[in-house]
Amino acid sequence: MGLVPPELSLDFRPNFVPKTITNFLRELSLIGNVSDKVSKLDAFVKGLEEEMKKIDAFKRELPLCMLLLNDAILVLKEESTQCMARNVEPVLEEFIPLKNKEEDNHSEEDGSLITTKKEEDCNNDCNNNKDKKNWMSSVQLWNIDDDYCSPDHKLDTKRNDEDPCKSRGGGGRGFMPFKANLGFAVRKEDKQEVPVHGLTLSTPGIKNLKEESSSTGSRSSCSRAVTFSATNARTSFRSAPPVGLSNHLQQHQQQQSGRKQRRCWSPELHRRFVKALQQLGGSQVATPKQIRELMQVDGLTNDEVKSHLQKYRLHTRRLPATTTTSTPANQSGLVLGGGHAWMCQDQFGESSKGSSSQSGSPQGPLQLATNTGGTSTTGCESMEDDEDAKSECYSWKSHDQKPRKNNV
DNA sequence: ATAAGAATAT
DNA sequence: AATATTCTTA
Repeated sequence: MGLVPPELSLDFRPNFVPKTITNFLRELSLIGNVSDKVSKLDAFVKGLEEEMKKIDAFKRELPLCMLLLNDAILVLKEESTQCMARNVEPVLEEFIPLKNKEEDNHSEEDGSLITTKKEEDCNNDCNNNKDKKNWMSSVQLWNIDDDYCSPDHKLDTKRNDEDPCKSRGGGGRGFMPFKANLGFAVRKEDKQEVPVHGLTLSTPGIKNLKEESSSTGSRSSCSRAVTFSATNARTSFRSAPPVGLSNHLQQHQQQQSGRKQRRCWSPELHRRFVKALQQLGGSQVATPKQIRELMQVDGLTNDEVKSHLQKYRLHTRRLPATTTTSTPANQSGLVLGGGHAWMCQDQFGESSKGSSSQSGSPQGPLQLATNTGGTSTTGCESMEDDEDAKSECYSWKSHDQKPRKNNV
């Protein structure tokens, strides 16, 4: 019979396969989409592999078939791989570079390690450490800031604090907001008194700082310290412009010594005190808290005022009895506890609300500085320096005695 | 819980 | 003598 189409002829079988593969490849080349190509290739390969399994049992009888199939599979697989490679490569190019940029030097290592590294992170450092450091530093920044700076800068006592704050301030910027919030939170209402921190105090010297081991602290001193610090803090906060490190230091000292540093009532302070008394209607009616608020002295505590008031009353009480005469004179006379505007007025004159007798002394408030030598309102700082020598605390004695002398 | 006043301690 | 601290009371 006639010719058998080559495709049907057993003899042509071998050719048939290659041809099909060729066609297949041709078709494949027309497909633009790489993933499609690959999937088709894979499908074809799968088919071949299936075929291979089928004839596996006959591999002895059909060695060439096996060979051809195997060959075809390999070739197509190869093709598939290349296809994928072509497709992937560009991506890799983009991806790798990025990676490099981030990771600088260690490209490969990191890549392979990544998975494991995360687990090990805790122990390992490099990157981790860096991060930690950064984080820590930032934390420190605001933390420290808070501790040292925020409480109060100027502080009645010294200005040493500035340096530390400065340096920190720059770095800690980022956290400032937080800090600010804190500050506000703490201050609450924050009356707008304008304290004269400078005035504050003359600090006599600190005696020896015993080591009262606050830790032991079961005793009274401990509770004391706590109380005080609380009060102190309150006070300092109330006054807007800061007091400062000094408070911190004071607290610290306190803790160590167990006893609060003595407040020296400088003449200026006392003057303020008296002034406040007058405004409040006299020593007998004025309360420590009121007085303190009127005085507007940064860092001054209720207890301190209370104590001073107690003394003041003691002294003024006596006088009235002996010095009956003087009393009536004052406008505030009676009020001032026995009318003893006593020395206060004489010495510091500007006693009350000002307008009255003051004419002569324009110095009024400014005197603060004058007393100690110098600086006006800011005084405290300068005072400090001078104070060692100058700091004379207010002398009740003199007042007490003078009146008597006069009387006698 | 706080403040004032009196007593007492340092 | 001058302040600080404690105790009591309101």
